[in-house]
Amino acid sequence: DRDRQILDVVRLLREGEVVSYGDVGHDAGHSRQSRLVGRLLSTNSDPDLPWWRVVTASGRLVPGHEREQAARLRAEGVEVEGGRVRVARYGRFSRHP
DNA sequence: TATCTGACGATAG
DNA sequence: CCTATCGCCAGAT
Repeated sequence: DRDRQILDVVRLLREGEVVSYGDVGHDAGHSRQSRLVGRLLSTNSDPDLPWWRVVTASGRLVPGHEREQAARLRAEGVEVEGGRVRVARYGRFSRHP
């Protein structure tokens, strides 16, 4: 269903890849569902789901999870500064598409 | 059915 | 760059 499609898109994100909630919704075939994407991630219980690779459209980290998220992203080569993603290796925030 | 809420997004100032 | 607003849409109450 819809929820599964969205979570599957998140599962496909690879190391160093950072995209926005809106991107995930778009790629899953649900263009205006950024809020749904956020809700699914917030309630998700799968420990293997790479939720830290999803940020806001402006590169802001997830409210309330900045520390944890920044640590996970830096561990895979993503540059985080001032609570936002500067440069990712792949995806929406990469400087080398 | 009516309202409120929120891991959102775009835009104006 | 930041805040204020407004649009959006599914869930919860």
